[in-house]
Amino acid sequence: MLPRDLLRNEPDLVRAALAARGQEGALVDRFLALDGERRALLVAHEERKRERNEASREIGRLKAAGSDAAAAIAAVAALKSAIEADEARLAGVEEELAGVELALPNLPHESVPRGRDESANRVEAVVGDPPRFPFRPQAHWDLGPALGILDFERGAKVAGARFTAYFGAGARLERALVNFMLELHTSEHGYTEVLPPFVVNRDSLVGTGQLPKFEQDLFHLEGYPYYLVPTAEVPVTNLHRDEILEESALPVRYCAYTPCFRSEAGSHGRDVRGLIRQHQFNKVELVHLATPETSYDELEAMTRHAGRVLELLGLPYRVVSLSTGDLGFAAAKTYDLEVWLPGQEAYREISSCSNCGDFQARRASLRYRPADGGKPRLLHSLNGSGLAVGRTLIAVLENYQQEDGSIAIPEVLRPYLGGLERIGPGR
RNA sequence: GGAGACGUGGCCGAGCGGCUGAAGGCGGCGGUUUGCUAAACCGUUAUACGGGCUCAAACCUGUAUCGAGGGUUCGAAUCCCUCCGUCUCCGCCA
Repeated sequence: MLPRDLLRNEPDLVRAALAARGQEGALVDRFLALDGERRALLVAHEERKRERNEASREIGRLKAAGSDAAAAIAAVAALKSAIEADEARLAGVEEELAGVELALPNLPHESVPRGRDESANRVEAVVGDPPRFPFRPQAHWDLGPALGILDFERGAKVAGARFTAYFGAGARLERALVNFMLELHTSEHGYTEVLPPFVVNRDSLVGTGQLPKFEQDLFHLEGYPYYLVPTAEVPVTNLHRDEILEESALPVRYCAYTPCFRSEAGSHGRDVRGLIRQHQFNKVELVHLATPETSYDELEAMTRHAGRVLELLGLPYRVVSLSTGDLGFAAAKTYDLEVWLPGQEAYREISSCSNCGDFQARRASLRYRPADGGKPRLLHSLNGSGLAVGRTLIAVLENYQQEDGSIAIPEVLRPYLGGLERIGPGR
């Protein structure tokens, strides 16, 4: 959500920010109308309630004194019905207002490159060189099945399209990557590991911004008020929903492994081969909660922490600052990490690190008490992949493939695989 | 799944349907006293949304909030209903 004061006082600024995202400003006008209506109703309504409260106190006094209060009670009847009518109107306006507020996306940070789509994204850094192969490198969807470690057909059989079964060294490699990432972030980067629920309720999804707008992207458990997590960002960021943290406890830095479940509605036909776009994938997520003064430093730190995973794995990548038109709903600024995939001869997203500013904090009521003891202030929340595990496995397979179709295991992963140095045919 | 108990402020804990935003205690903050520390004493101590004043804040004021949502009532922390959560016992279960 955006601050109401900002919408009231600087609507043009918000319209301009929406335009930079490629959106119309109609919601701003709707907000202004509803907000004005709400305040007018509220003033009248609260005045009537004040009168009623006063009258009720008087009735109490009369009764206590043993007098007859019947006349006084009769006099309040009109007030009572007016209050009930007000309440209904006010509830209607507030419901619609909440809908508008929850539908407005975050404002892009001033440092974000302006542009209508990903073509305006800015490459901030390129790390490592794409490997040169003395043979034609294969894609992971050929390498994996040939080695017997990825089975797309059987994944589809037991669940459906966009589900995959891992076998043998493939399953072990995925697990090794999860452990390697968690170990790096907890032991070297100072994160606190969290193992959250893999399902969440509606309040949590509203808190981080997936609801009410993006219901169609989620898997909902029929008959239960639960959704499968689309990312650990949801349960982890909501851990401190409706809380006030002490400033001395900041910044909070959590890392969490979870599977992620996404319906991928609207992406039919895109990335249909291989592991790139699955309904279920594993991810190690990073979440920071910080003061407004430090959140952009935190974003740089988080992005470095995610990049460090790729560096230690020896995978070439680049850092991209998303343009205003490519930014996610809740993000004020986002860096994508894109890993080089030889099978596609392209950089593909493997991490997305965002500072959401106070946008999620306002929805989820994430606050902190300043060290000087002043009023609670909204936190800034950040989240980033550190990293998407399935896509990391793709990158390892494709970048470390040998001419015979086997896979060399990156040095840093070998301790997690019992010293395994290479994945050859035969699982 | 069956039976029962309970959800009050940062914490503990009172609260006959009316003057209870809520006693008391602890903790926190400010102060007095005091070689220092401690103790004692005095005061203070929620949040949200509006209105007034203001450049803004402070401040003044209203409404709401005693798990959540409905209901009864002139009036609900107190009565009724539903839901959520916690605890105990039985059953089942990894």
